Amino acid sequence: MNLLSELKHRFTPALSELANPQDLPALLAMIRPAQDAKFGDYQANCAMPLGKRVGQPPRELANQLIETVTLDDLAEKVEVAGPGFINITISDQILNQELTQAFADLQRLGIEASPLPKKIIIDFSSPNVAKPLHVGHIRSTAIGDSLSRVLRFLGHDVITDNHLGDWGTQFGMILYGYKNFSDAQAYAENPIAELSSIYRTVRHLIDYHNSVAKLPDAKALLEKQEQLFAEFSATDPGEDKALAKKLKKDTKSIKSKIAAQKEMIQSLVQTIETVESDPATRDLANRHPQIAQNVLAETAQLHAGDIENKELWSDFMEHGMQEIQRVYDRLDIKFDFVLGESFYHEQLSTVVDELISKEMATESEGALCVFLENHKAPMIIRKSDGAFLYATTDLATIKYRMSEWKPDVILYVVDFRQGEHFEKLFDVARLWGYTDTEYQHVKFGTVMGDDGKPFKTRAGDTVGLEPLLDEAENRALALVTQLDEGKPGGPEFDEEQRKAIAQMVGISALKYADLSQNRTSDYTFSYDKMVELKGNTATYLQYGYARVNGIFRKGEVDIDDLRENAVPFEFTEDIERELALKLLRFEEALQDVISDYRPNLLANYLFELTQTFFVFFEKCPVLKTAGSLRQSRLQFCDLTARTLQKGLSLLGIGVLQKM
RNA sequence: GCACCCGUAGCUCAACUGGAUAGAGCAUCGGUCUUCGGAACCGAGGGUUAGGGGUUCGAAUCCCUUCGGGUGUACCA
Repeated sequence: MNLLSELKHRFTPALSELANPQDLPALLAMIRPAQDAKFGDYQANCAMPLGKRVGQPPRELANQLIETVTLDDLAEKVEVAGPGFINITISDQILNQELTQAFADLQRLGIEASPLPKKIIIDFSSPNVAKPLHVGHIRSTAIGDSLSRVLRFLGHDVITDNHLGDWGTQFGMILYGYKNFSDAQAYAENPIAELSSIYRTVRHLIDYHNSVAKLPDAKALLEKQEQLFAEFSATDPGEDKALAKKLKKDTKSIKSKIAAQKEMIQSLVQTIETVESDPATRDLANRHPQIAQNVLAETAQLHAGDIENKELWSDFMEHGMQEIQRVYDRLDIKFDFVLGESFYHEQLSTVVDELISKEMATESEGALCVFLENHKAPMIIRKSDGAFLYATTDLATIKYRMSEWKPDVILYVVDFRQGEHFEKLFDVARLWGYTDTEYQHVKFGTVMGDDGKPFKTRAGDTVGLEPLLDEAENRALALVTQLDEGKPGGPEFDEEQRKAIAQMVGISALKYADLSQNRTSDYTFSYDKMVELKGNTATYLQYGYARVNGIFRKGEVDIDDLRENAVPFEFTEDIERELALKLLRFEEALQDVISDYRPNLLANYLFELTQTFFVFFEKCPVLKTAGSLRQSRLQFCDLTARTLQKGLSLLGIGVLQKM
């Protein structure tokens, strides 16, 4: 039994009589966990708005409600407080009953699977095969994976799909680079390193030529802006207040534009200098002036089915996928399907034809567009040169998923900057006739560095994901080693064990740092905080788990025995009751996670659970007590450990017996 | 220009989507300890929730406005 939903259930008849059916969900939502323990365990706040509607003092109405609603068997105290809050304290007997049930349920901890399972597709991670995974991928990957685990645990039919970038311009870049300046021997020896080096080189050359082309215009624009600024500064508004205000605003605006323009010019100059300062690269740049167009041509040839390019592509794909798979293995991430852009390639023209025949798509400025009510710019589904875009692929993907899986929900775990793209995509999908599916852009913010700007290496490149994992593990290893050597009884682990622990601790820390944050905000990345031993970190939670095991080890507790001989839980100290209530709230936390696709709510819950456990641990000796109290406390320990383990596993994080 | 997002303690973040006295963790200062493994626990200081106005029993949350920051904006993904 879920206490919260049971309470809502109890209130439903009484509330239905007082309010319109359409208001019922909102009123029921006002029954929630108490914000403060002194207000009891749960509170119902519906009397206040209802009193107003019915024309009755809220307190009076609240009293009337608690008369009508049957709570005697659940609550030991129901009070009306303040303007009309109904505060409910659950009876110890019910807590005990629920706890006992959770304790007895080894698989699900008393949590029932949803009676109305939905079919949910989660589209996440989606790296580009031609490029190494970078720091941004950790967010989509960790969040998407965690959501899939939670939804599955709650009984939903989840399909995870990794929509790889495996067909775009990036492959044209490698194709061109490979044909024109690859080192055959280097490729034979270490294809992945060579491919990534080729990609970087081509990227640099294209950026270089772009920058050279753009620089004069950029400078001219800056000059214009500075001229404008000078004009504004020289203008005297006199007595005209409106003019003065406008002038002030314009001056400010032009100032910020000048700053931005200067920054842009500086970055152009830097790009140019980077290439020109190295004679070899400079020479390469001079020999490939048309590189951008040529890359597009290679891409087009690949799409057109050119045999050589297709063979090279397959070869590159194999190596690129190996690289990506290695990272997924380290992160313990799996997908049900890996259907990338290339999978949909042959379906694109059909999609476009369909949209034309449905008269949704029209031609404008040579491009084929779908114009939408709420958007100025159309969604372009075919470029004027005839090529398709990722919007086209996304539409084909929706069509495929509909025919193949008929999902109730599709989640896209993607960077918030693509918000507008998804708004358009969902609009088009609905216009297209796919109206019975819920589409969600599960958006997340940017990973920032200490400087408040997107996280980059000192050289200004994006940070690769794999070096990040290495660093996390290395730092964890240093800490594990240091702490192990400082142990009172001497070191406990050999080198091998330390490494295994560091691996778990390091990767967990990285994932948790991300998952514990509200996904919609940008988050500031810090190695130091990530592997911090204390505070709200994966390590702290894992430590809590390890401490429970310490008790079992020290007491030579036979777990099977413990579970078979369950006794009623005893609440001799306040903290025991608090821990009981916290343990029973696991399901509420999971429901919160899926209601808005926010794993941080689970992370918060687990952190609070661990804190509560540590207080219990301080206040309530376990092994030093005897009889039923000892058994009860051991049960608390075991249930806490299992809840932690389950909860962490739903975040994609493992636990350790010793650390 | 237009659209969207954000601004909470020195720092990093919460706040169950309108509920009661805005909470954690770092950092700082002070305490617990011959420990069930101190990677722990307890306590203190620290806030006009960017500013102003409004809506109502009640606002960090909703509306308006000013300021500050970010992102996107017709053929990249």
